[in-house]
Amino acid sequence: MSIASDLIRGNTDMVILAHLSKRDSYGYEINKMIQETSGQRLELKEATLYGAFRRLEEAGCITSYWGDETTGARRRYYRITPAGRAALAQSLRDWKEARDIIDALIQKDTDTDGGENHDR
Amino acid sequence: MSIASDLIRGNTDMVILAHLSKRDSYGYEINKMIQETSGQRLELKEATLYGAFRRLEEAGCITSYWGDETTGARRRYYRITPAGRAALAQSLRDWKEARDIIDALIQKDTDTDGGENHDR
DNA sequence: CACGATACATCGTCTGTCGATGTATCTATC
DNA sequence: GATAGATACATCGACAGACGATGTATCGTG
Repeated sequence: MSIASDLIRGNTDMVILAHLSKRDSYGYEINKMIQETSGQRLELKEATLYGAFRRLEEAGCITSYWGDETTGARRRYYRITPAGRAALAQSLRDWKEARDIIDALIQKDTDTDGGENHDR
Repeated sequence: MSIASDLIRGNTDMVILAHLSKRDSYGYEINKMIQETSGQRLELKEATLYGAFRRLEEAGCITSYWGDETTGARRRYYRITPAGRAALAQSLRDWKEARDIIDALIQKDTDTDGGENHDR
């Protein structure tokens, strides 16, 4: 967990929704996916993850149902709702705006580093 | 203040340090600079700002001194310390890493947004 | 049978942000 | 000379998100 949690804070919900926008999934799998995609540099703690699920479900962004596994531990699957997709779209816009503003704020004052750009 | 504060959370200190790495400054001016650079889209509240100053000073990242204004309201100036510059450099690395990880996490699931819905 | 991995869940604590509130000085307008 | 707005600093309590600790239960392997 080399990444400070506060840098992710506020983006947890977006990351989860982004994953669910592809397919239904469950907590443990989502967490593994995050770890893998981040090259083991980011790991959401379980308390964080399940707290986010509760929030998102209360907000009507996701619904949940129990999987029908006949073997292994039971799984609670989550499915994104239309409201969730709308929230995700808005979150993506907000994130990109915030990201660019922060980049602008640090770039304005930081030229000691060579100042390479990252624009995609 | 269209930008959610939680998206900036954890980056406040970095933004302040980045500004101070250029020259000594004081609270009000830093806040104005942030508003201007962000195109009025981001405004740190005063409670947030002065809380950050207290944190940074306690951590040895900045020192403060009263300006010698003979006119107008008094100003408390802040100066970045060597430790502050080191913290800034680390914060910049952390931010860029976190930024790219988040981008990777949302891109993986949103790039081919054709709208199909996998039902497991 | 012990142990690690899988899988879900909650509680209390910590930390950062903000609304509300307060102080004081300078400038402009009436 | 009264009033208002901008400048400038500061604190308090409330709130929300992240996390460490802890707990449950099942499965595969040695």
